[in-house]
Amino acid sequence: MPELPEVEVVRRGLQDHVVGRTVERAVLTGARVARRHGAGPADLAARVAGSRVRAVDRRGKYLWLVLDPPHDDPQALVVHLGMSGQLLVEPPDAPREKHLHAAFDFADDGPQLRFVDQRTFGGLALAGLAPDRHGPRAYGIPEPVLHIAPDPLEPAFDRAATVRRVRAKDTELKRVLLDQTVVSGVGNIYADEALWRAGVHGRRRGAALTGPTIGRVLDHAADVMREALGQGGTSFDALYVNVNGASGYFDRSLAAYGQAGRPCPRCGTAIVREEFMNRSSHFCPRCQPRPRVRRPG
DNA sequence: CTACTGACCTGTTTGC
DNA sequence: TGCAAACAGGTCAGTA
Repeated sequence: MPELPEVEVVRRGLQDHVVGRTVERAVLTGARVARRHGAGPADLAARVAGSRVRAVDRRGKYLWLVLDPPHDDPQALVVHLGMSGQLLVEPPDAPREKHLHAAFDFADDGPQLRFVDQRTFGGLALAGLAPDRHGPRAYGIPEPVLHIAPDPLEPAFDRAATVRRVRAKDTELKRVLLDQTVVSGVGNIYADEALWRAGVHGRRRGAALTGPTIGRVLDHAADVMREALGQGGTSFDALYVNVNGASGYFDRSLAAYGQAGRPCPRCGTAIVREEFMNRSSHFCPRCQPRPRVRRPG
């Protein structure tokens, strides 16, 4: 599932393959892929045509192409991969994918950029760029991304401020880690891994934890995502791939996520899976003791 | 305002 | 064998 490391792998691929090129034509299939673009898919396609790709930027799991339209200010083509979205760079005559939702042709007649998404939780939108309130940024932040907090791997990330925000939350720590307005880029996989590394149970409440403990969890989240990025990301199947269609290898390094019943790499106790927020949580019952007091609900 | 839930999707796996 | 249910989960609209 694309979380920060996987999205960053895609961003780097796009940086290598589309920056400096000019979009000649965009074809969007169906309305759903552009549901976050108010004016609809035809408008998006029309307004992208003729634009030069100046840069590819990212915050958390959001990715955007900074576009230079011929006679207008720069704008952003915002892409979210959702759970199963892929951005692929392929020859224009490559076979059409079953779940192809958008294709971008370039004026140089080189490889196409395609958006493929089996479940269509992801999508595309065109938006204006605004200054980032968290710090200087070359091209600013797209309006639909302004509510997303900095991720732990970017310079604007304020560790102390994030610790304070987590402590101010009257809710469980894992829920806060997944809240993209507090810290972005962390999804279910890296939340479980960070909590395991820190030896903290995700059901402990932010307000009940010490600042140093929360800081440790955040540091582990940054570490594990950095390591995953070094391995090309995590993937369990062909759903997550880089722009060339290749998978990452970090799934071989997971200690907790998806490891139910397997021994904890630190103490040997069997990893437990339980339902949390209508998803799965994985933890070591010995290294990550449950909170002793649980509130009702 | 905050905390929390359900809906959106579809291919694959599991269970009867 | 066949069908249904469970599962994967990021985001946001809507509710309390």
